[in-house]
Amino acid sequence: MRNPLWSRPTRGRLAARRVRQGLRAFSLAVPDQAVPTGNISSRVIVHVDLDCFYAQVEMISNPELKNKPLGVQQKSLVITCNYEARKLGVKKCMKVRDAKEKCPKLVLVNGEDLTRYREMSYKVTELLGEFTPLVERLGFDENFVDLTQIVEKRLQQLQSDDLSAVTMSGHVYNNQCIGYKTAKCLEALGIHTVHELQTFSSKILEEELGISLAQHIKKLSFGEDNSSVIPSGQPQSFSEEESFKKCSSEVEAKKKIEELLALLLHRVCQDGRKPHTVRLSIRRSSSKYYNRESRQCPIPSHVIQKLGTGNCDVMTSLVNILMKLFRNMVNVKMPFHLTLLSVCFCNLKALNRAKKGPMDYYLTPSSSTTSHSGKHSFKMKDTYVED
DNA sequence: TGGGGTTAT
DNA sequence: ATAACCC
Repeated sequence: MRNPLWSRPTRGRLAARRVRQGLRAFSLAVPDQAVPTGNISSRVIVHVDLDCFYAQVEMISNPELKNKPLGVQQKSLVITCNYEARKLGVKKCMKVRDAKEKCPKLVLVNGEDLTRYREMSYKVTELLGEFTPLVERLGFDENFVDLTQIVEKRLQQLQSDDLSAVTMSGHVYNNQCIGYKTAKCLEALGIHTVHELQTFSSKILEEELGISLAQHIKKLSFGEDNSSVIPSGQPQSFSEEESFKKCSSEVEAKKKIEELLALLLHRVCQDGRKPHTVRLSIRRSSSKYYNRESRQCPIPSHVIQKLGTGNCDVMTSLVNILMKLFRNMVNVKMPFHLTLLSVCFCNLKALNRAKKGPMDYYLTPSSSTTSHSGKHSFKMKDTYVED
């Protein structure tokens, strides 16, 4: 009972997602690898995954939509929808036609402008940030929150009282109980520890669980390591993109690029930092599946300096740069057919102070993220649970 | 499929 | 600097 770990029931896909992201998650107790250092041997990671986020945002801004089947539309797709619509058979990423057919009463709102979604998304992250700085974003609608220190603190407070009075909510993992669904399947195979899973025959595992799940949990068993929730902080890039049926002339492309750029400049103004790199991405109609090409280059320093000033020359300079990138990718002397254009600002840097002085120490962005580890910076290799 | 975003190479 | 992969 010493080191309980709390979590809501784990859904395998979440751990899987983190593994795919290279974040190296663990969902099983690992008695074999427990590190007997410190007084905590497990971590508490909560995965906050907002359902039909865009639809929720729309219903908040227009409550009349709440009781109607609602879909958020981008081009010819219903990218997400509320529960009402889901009940009536509408699915994510459904063609508008099919959705209308399934659900004639479906109300559609255009969700191609992500501004409000982005703002709400960061509000959610900020809210979670009030509990701990260890909040990691994944897309607009997911956050991973490391509550280990908070839980530990709480347990210490309770220890002096009566620990038996503590109500455990959700699943409790420790060395004695692996309450995990997959773990139960594994138990039947005689696999009780991660080590046993690691050394278990892949072939037999695949036969028993199916190749997909088998390979998946085999990977989990190696855990790779125990990297922590990495605070996302400010975004590292801004981009605006638009897809379309056809763009086949340079003039047309230029016009679209100008539109995207204008939106981007506005956003960069608000952020305060300055991008040092621009990137242009395209998708050609010939590309069968997900396929983009991009060209990027540094932004000239004189352009960077004028970036927040509302100077029109900035726009002109950047368009010229982007068109060079464009011609670098597309042979404009030959016929071409594009279905997407995207402009991205990245390599964001804080503003340079004109003069160096004693205050610069405080004004320079520092990588102070390690301070959160504090006294708990020892490795916590044991268990990783999430939801 | 949209309109984004980060990480790996 | 570009591709690959995430939602």
